[in-house]
Formats: sequence, C-alpha cells, structure tokens
Amino acid sequence: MLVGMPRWESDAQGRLERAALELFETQGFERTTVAQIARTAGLTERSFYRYFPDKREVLFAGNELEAHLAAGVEAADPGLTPIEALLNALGTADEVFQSREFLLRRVKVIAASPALAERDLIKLADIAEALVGALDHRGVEPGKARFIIDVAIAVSRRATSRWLADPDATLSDLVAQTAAELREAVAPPTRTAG
Amino acid sequence: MLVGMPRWESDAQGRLERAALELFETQGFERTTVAQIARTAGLTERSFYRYFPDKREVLFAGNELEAHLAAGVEAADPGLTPIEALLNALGTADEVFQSREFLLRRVKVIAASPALAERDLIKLADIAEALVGALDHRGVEPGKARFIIDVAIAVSRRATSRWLADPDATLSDLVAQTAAELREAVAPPTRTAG
DNA sequence: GTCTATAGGGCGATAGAC
DNA sequence: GTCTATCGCCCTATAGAC
Repeated sequence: MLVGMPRWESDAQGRLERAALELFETQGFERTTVAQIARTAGLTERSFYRYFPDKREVLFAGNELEAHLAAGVEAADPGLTPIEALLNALGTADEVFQSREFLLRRVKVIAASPALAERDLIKLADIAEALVGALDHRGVEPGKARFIIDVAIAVSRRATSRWLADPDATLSDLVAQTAAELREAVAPPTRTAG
Repeated sequence: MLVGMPRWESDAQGRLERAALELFETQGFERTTVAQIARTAGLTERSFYRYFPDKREVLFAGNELEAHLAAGVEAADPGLTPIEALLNALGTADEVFQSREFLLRRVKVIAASPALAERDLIKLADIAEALVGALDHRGVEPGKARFIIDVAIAVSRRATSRWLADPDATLSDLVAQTAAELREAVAPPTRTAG
C-alpha cells in the first residue's frame, strides 16, 4: 500500500454535491434517486444521509451567506439606517458566492423543480430570520426588522438577478440602483396636470 | 333506500381538510399519516390523493386569494402607480379570508412544521408570479413588476400579521400604515447636525 | 449496514347516477 | 351503455429507526 493513498477518496460531501447537480441537470430532480447520486459519488445511499438530512439539501449545504450577511450588518456603521446597513451587506454577497457559472447552473436546476424551489425559499426565509437578530442588536423591534429585511431582500433578489445576467456590473452598484428604483416606486406619483 | 340518502357523504374534500387541520394541531404534521387523515374523514388513503397531490396540499387548496388579488389589480384605476394598485388589492384580502379563528389555527399549524412553512412560501411566490401578469397588463416590465410585487407582499405580510393580532383594526388601514412605514424606512435619513 | 414505515404514483375494479 | 367517486393492490423511493 502506497504512502499517501487515502483509505477513502476525499471530499465525499463535495463529490455528492457535484454528482447531484450534474444528475439533476440531465435527468431532473424528481427522476434522480438518492441511490444514484451516491453511486455516482462512489458511496452508498446510507452514506448520503450522513451528509445531508434529505435529498433537497444536497444543493443547499452551508451557511456562508447567512453568516456573511449577519456579520456585515452587525459590523455596519451605527449611523446607517437599518435598510442602508442591510443593503450594504447584501451588496457584498458576491464575496461568498461560487463562480457565476456554477450559480447559473444551480439557479436553473432549482427553477426547474418545485421541490427545490420550495427549499430555496425557506433558505432565504432562514436568512431573513437570522438578520432579525442582527437588527435587534441595533435596537430595531423584531416585527419591523423582519419587514425591512423582506424589503431589502426584494431589492437584493432583483439586483442579483441582474448581476447574474450582466457579467460587467458589480453587485453593489446594482443594489444601489435597485434601491433608487425602490425609492421612486414608493414615492407618491408626480401628478402633472393633464 | 331512502330518497336523498347519498351513496357517499358529501364534501369529501372539506372533510379531509378539517380532519387534517385537527390532526396536525393535536399530533403535529410529521406524526400524522395520510391514512389517518383519510380514515378520520371516512375515506381511504388512496382517495386522499384524488383530492390532493400530496399531504401538504391539504392545507393549501383553493386559489381564491390569488384570483381575488389578480382581479383587484386588473380592475384598479389606471392612474394609480403599480404599488398603489397592489396595496389597494392586498388591503381587501380579508374579503376572501376564512374566519380569523380558522386563520389563526392554520397559521399556528404551518409555523410548527418546516414542511408546511415551505409550502406556504411557495404558495405566496405563486401569487406573486400571478400578479406579474396583472401588472403586465398595466405596462410594467416583468422584472420590475416582480420586484414591486415582492415589496408590496412584504407590506402585506406585516399588515396581515398585525391584523391577526388586533381584532379591531381593518386590514386596509394597516396596509396604509405599513406603506407609510415603508416610505419612511427607505427615505434618506434626516441627518441633523451633531 | 439492515429494517421498516410512509409518501405517493399506476392501474384496474366496483358501484351508484344518468 | 357512460361518467364519476371510491377502493384495492402493487410498486418504488424517501428517510428514520435500530
């Protein structure tokens, strides 16, 4: 036996994640079995469930984004309004994103499966809930915090969608542009005399 | 055989829905089986699936809210801004709600189960998607429409949550109040000289 | 790893209503 | 006869228990 020959191939979780994305792309989520993902990654079905509590989670592992955003809001200048603090943090989300290539593949797979779309939404809701705690430290009451977070996430979704489509723009610029769009949309209309 | 004696008890779907809510309340969603719901409603498990494509859906049947909101937006005064049209419609959502009593039971059951919370979120997303079509008829581009809808839904969620807690306020008043809160939250801060 | 309950789909049988 | 609601039985996959 050669020295340095590992007993198991490394990064079982990563292999499962890559195998799953690949299979979901080619066959669709519903028509892919957990056993198939595991086999493709050189593992057994049982081992899959050691890494992921259910089949959907294989596309949603990791808390980096939530942690990054919460940290960003906690660290924000106390002089900023809550929405400013949130949007600044959301504008740096790309710091924890994978390659745009990978994100686009993932977004497409998720959009193609209602089951994955559900999971995606609750993951976003989990992030929102985590940010309530961060705003709480700034003295924002939870109900109001959740409301402002929902608005900020709406801005972020629009900005991120644009950013995925336009390789040249920066995310934080698009967040700022979308925030301006928000201010305009909620302002009372200028009813010019007709 | 007596005249008027139906072969089956009527309203099988309603019986399933009531049995499910009751069982989810007492046992929780996960610990309730489809067979149990069906038995309680006097049906078999197989028949359950004739009415609902899956176990979660038993709490989410019906499209009344989506239809009501889409119709409200379609019928809105063309002079209103998109967000005004949306918020007006959302302020009348109570017209298609069940009793507050029933809503509170349902909200509690959904909040207690991650699986049901997921389904709840995607139902809201489905409504949002339907409203994109309604705003399209008003000449709003889809990406922008979805953004404004997400913001309006954030307002509506906060207003509805307050309305459920406060039996005396009207939903449309609370929507208006929350819209004012939104305008204040997104306005640049008045930085008084320090 | 093995075992098992449950979800959920396919297909056909049955039995009134018409 | 057709239509429609229900049930029966078979199957696989998920996911949790042991």
